[in-house]
Amino acid sequence: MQRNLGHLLSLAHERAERRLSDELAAAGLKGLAPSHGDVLALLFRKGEATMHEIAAFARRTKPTTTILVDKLEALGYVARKPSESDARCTVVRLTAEGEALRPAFESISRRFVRFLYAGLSREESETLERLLEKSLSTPNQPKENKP
Amino acid sequence: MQRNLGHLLSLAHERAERRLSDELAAAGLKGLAPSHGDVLALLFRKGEATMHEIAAFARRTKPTTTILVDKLEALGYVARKPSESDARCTVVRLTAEGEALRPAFESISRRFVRFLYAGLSREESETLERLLEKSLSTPNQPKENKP
DNA sequence: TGACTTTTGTTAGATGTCTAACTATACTCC
DNA sequence: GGAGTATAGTTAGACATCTAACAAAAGTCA
Repeated sequence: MQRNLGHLLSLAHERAERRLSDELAAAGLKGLAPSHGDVLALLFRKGEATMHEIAAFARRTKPTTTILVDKLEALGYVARKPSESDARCTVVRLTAEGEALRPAFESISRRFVRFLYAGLSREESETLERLLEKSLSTPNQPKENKP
Repeated sequence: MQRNLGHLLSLAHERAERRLSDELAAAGLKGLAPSHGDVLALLFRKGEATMHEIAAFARRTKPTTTILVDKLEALGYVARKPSESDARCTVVRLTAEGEALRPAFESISRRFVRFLYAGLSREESETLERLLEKSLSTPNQPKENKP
């Protein structure tokens, strides 16, 4: 609708997503989207997690998370099991095949970070992050209808 | 996969998209996505445009553009007609109902810009834009596979 | 203890998006 | 002028995502 900041954010976001998709495909993980990468990233860090935790970490809704995990399970990278302490919860963990992805993932992660910060000095990177955070932390003022 | 810049860009982009969707819904345009807004924005500016021009402006693929215009046409806001100078081209123009959306759109656009820049000083806004542009203009260095 | 509410996860259906493949028209160049 | 190529748009099929509605278990509290 308007160019400039909104436009730049769209472009930057799309550039990052495309890069990550390309990296995943190049690593032989064709068919996995960045959001699947988020799920795996949490499991690499924590070993296992509930659907709820995964949804919060990946910032997706519960139904979307169900479908993301369905796919990873169908591919053999993760497995579901009922929680022992709370029968409502499903615990998702990495399988051996999933664990085997770890080195490829760490490589992708490093290259992605290098890609994102390429062309920016250390100081510029920090400034960019600080301003984005400041913009994000601005309360969404009520959108009164004053046409 | 990694927090920080990639994460911040995702958050900022999602925040902007959600705001725009909310604004469209609040203006009675429930069911229209930001990408439909891009199509209309071009038509408000140029009066009419080919599918190809719309796709380039909205940064969507041709099939996606077909579907976006299908919906706007079904809603009565735009109309297709074959080009007189090139039989391959389809020209899309605003209908009277579409033209009637202009004031609401300009209002949404103004509020959206105010929303995006809220919390940032003039200088901070310019710095943020400059750094995003710099990051975007960095050539995508070849992604060699060095695990 | 038992009714109400909250939390967790799934199913159902819709939508915006993409790639691949197709049709039709226009351009190129021998 | 006709064969080959390029361009414009659509159709078909897949997928990530969302909201709404649901089922099941846990928590709350009188």
